[in-house]
Amino acid sequence: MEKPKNGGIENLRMAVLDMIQSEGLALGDKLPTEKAMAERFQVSRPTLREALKLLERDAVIEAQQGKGRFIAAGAALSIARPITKFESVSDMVRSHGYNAQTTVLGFSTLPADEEIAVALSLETGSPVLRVERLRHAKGEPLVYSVDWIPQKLFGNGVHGEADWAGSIVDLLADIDKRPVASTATVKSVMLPDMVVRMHNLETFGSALLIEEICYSADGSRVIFAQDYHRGSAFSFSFVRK
Amino acid sequence: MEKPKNGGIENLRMAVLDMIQSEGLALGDKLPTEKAMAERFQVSRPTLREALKLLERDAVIEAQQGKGRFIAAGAALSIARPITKFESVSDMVRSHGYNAQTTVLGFSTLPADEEIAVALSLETGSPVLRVERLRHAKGEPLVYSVDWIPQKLFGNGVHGEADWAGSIVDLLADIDKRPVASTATVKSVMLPDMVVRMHNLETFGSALLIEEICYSADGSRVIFAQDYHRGSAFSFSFVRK
DNA sequence: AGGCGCACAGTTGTCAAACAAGTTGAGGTG
DNA sequence: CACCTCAACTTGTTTGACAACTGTGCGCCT
Repeated sequence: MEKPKNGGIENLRMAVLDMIQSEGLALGDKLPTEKAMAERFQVSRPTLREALKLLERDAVIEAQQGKGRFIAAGAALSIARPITKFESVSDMVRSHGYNAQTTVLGFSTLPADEEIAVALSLETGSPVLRVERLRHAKGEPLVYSVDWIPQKLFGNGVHGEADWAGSIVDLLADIDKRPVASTATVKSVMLPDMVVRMHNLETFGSALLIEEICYSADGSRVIFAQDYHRGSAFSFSFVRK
Repeated sequence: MEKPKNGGIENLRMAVLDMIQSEGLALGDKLPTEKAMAERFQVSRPTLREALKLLERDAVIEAQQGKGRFIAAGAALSIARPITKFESVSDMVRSHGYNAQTTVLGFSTLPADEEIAVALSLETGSPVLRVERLRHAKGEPLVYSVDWIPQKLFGNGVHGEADWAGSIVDLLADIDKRPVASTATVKSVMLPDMVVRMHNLETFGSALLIEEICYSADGSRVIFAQDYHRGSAFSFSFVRK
């Protein structure tokens, strides 16, 4: 008998997904009725419906009034990590099956130009940290990334020589500014010529560029990131509805 | 006094978005209480909460028990068309500001190979239609796409020489198989050499490849599509949370 | 016998009222 | 002035009910 344990619609949503998977329900199959599921998960129907509505939006299930709820197209894909789920680049690389290392190519403090200032909602010229890094595995480059972080986040604290080779997400978590969401754009580009020449990345090929502005729980913008994913190494999945 | 008019959580969700926009609420601002909004939109609290939960998932709003609901990071971006919203390539190109024409490069019926059969849930060797097209504007190529469609969808009907230069979505809508959702993967690639040579696409550059399996309302798979978007011409946005 | 219509049970969609849990601020008390 | 208490407010959840829609099976009429 499954139970969501702690409160929260999100756990309930997971519980339903688990049920779908463990019962081996396939596309078109009928789910138990709302009443049955509410009893099974020990919640009320309105609460259950909030969770089901989320699954509906992910195209995992589909409701037909008077008939029931049925497994829809997105069910198979919902197990994989969709691009719409926020996670650090480190986690993303790992989830693609790579055991990657990080090399810090550059680190500096400089005044924000127009683009960066707008993205981070700062005054043009405000000091920002710029971290340029490369993730690679077995000698092959995987992700070239540039991160900008407002310097004021570290205030008077000694950000000095933190381990920029580690996860920036963890660093920000330490000062209570862990990013939890982002607005992102994706496009296909070639790695900039200068970058290729300076860091010997001739083999990189076409890149999937994800530019994102990361927000912490309090709503402040904490990172502007440009991540160039090696085209031949990464693909991302999602549901469209 | 706004009203969702017809039933449906989706309209309610839109109504809340409209309210946010029309009242000019910005990041961090507090929304009216659930009670107030329920009265305003003439729905019950449980119903309203289903809509609010969807906005929460899109990172448009954020709930804090005991305090209220607040505008979150995704609000600004929720107005633009996210990549997660299903739409035809024609609509997508138009929404990027291009007035594009479509050229049919190839059209044939052939047996499904392994990959296509799996994607469309058919027997290997089943007859499928293959449509190869190029969208272009002002002489510049924008999207090179290949679509596979199970031939049995057109049954005994005369699919003969339909206007494949138009929207395939519309064609399928005519036979009650309009695609309404898809599962997609995105990656960055170079256009295949053969395609470049055969259709003079040397200027295409790196491409954003979206592969998607489209589903109709009844859950059947109706299209397997490979759309190569010219990297310099397209970018897509979305919210990660 | 066959076909038609209708009542009925089952399911999702919606609602109203209430309580539980967390937050905030005002007012009283030491 | 500092601290505590409590009431008011807000979101989270539950209960019970009714409305709208779908499919089925039974009885009735032809």
